[in-house]
Amino acid sequence: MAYWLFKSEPDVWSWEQQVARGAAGEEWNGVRNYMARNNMRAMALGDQGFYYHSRSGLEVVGIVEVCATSHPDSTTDDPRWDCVDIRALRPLARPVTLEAIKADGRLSEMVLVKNSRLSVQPVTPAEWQIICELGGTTP
DNA sequence: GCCAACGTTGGC
DNA sequence: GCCAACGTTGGC
Repeated sequence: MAYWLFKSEPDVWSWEQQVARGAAGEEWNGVRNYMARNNMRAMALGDQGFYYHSRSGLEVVGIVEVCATSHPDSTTDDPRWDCVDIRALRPLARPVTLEAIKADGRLSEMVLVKNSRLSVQPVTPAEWQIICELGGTTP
């Protein structure tokens, strides 16, 4: 199983809204970036991801699971853009802030730190472990 | 709200 | 295929 990180501005689509969709999940649509799309195409059913609030929030707030693999993005007719569906699994006991991530030397290679503009990004098993620890949840 | 960094577009 | 111009993202 692989690990990922999904970024969303809480003003646009928040963790609370994601939780409200329940087990059915929600299409992670609207991505118009090739790298982010390629990451979604590489996802398998059951892959897990962190849910990160960008712009306002700046913290990892929960854990999601891929519940549908890559398919055409329903918000466009452009065949270039695919997306997956994700559903909320559980919140972190303590949100892990960007500040805390930057302060932890073990996380200095995270894509979140190195390329803050990429909205769907891979997370290594080691990074997953550390952030779960910081967030007070079992991986 | 600002602006730096980045990705995308389009003229050449 | 290059690169300037433009639009968007996201931390501050």
